[in-house]
Amino acid sequence: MSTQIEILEEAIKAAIERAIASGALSGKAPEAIKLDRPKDRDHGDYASSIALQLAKPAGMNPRDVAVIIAEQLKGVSDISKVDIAGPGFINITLNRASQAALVQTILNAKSDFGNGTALAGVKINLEFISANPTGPLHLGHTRWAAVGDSLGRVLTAAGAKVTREFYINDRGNQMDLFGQSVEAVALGNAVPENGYQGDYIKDLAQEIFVQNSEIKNLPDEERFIAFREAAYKLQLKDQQRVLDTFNTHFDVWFSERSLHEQGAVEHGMEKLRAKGHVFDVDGAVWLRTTDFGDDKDRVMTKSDGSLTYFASDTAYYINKRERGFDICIYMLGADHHGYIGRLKATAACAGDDPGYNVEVLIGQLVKIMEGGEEVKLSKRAGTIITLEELVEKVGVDAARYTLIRYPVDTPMVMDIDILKRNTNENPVYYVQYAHARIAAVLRNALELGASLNLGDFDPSQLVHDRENELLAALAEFPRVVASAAEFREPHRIARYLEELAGTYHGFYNDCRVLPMGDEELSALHTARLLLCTATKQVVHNGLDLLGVSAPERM
RNA sequence: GCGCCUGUAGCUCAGUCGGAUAGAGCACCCGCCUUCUAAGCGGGUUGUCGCAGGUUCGAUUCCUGCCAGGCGCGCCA
Repeated sequence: MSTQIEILEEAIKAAIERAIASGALSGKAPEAIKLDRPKDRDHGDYASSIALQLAKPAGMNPRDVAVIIAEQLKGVSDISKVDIAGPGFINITLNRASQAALVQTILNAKSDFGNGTALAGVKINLEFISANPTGPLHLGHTRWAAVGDSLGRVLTAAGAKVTREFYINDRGNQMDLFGQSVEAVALGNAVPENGYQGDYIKDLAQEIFVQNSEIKNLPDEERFIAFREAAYKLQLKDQQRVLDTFNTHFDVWFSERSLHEQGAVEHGMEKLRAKGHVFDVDGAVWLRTTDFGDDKDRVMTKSDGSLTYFASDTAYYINKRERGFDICIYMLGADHHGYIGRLKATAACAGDDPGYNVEVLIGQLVKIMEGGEEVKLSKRAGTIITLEELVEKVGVDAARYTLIRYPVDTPMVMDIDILKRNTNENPVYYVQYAHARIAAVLRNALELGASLNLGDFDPSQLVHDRENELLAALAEFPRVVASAAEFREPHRIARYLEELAGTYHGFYNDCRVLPMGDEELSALHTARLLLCTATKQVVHNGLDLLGVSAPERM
């Protein structure tokens, strides 16, 4: 499905090619033309600065280039007017009726409107959150829970085959410490130094007793392992439950242990050794990641024979690639940015293209404000805010929307008090309100016996400036989804929805949709109703990409 | 010391494949519900786009240096 914008872009490209062929213009036609939406509506529906870019290589005045291109665009059916402005901008005004045909496109495509094919056939592994199963998910995980899940939806909309994966760090000292802590609390002993504190440890201990009252009679070593494993199971289940309520779902919960149990670590090391990047020093096994830009080489097997976390990482990466993923996306916290170099280098050591096969997205930290003060988070002091608490305070929609609304590479502040308000300070309501408002209009229309049949749609009815604006905004949606996918930035969807909602509210205020009083239902009413229906569909599709609900009533 | 991220209106932040007068919300002022959801709309006020150079017809956007803030640099996990 070509959108109207793509058709226009093609038309301009063809116009340039014709001008070159006829000798009016010299130089080369660019690969692709990008149209902009001018801020000022007097500058038409779309604008291009292509003439300014072509002027120099052609050795011509940009305005003259613009005139030549504009001349070539005259025959294009969808265009009603071409103006040249300023230093050589080409401003295009569309034929309104053909623009209004977009309503039909949207209503036929329904939930598919906005989907593209840019990533068709690409298999993407999207790893996010990836926590120890040693405690509840907290604020540090929430940003990725929302953004990662949304990115998964956006990439899918761009045609990718996405697998969302949660890497369970269920191996190593932290697990043992966790097991010891639960065991100690259960038996009334002191928690080990640096052990896990908090009420949830007590709750786990109690739960374990309920499940297995005989556990305390086991021999020491067996008992510790029994506690550790039981607590692991319960805690993981709790994380899964909370993520479920947060509308974040994973396709694969991947256990770090399973890599070791299945020999994947040895397999990965052999593979890297075969590629010639593994070496041994002082009884330790190293990967020469400095061959590919890392700042130091990394140890995989320590001199005491035990394996590092990095060994798991390399094995996990190789495992992903062997499962057929083209692109492995890692979504990490700012405190892990040092991993970028070694992950990329690992891919290069494995013979992959680190520029394509591995992507690392770094999310900056989230601060939280409540009562006008920053809430200090400290695990030690037990003042962590869990994902579950956040949702209890502000609800899933507000939490998700706010977290997704900002690019992840800026640190963000969540103000709990604002998120509880139903005002414009809280944009999720602004967008949802537009959806609910349209739903109300459509309910009323049905009561009036209006037909919402596409066959009755007359695009030539929609000539009001507000209608024109709304149509232009709707036409943007596929481009927004495509760019959100391309740049891995779901926040673009949220920002777009805020604009679209604003445009709709403006339309609503100036354009009466339903007949007043005894008025007959006219072709204009019907056209506007269908425009509303199309807008509702796009708002709905956008909110779906964020994992935020689109309410029928508010 | 080295590396990653950030610095845009009083506040919270968008924006930039280099382009026309730099945007939104909040805050402040003024209007709009005897007919579709006023959680809305319209209007007004608000800027050395951190600083200094460079590339360019054109830089808030790209490059270099500096300043300020956040985060990180293990044979830890």
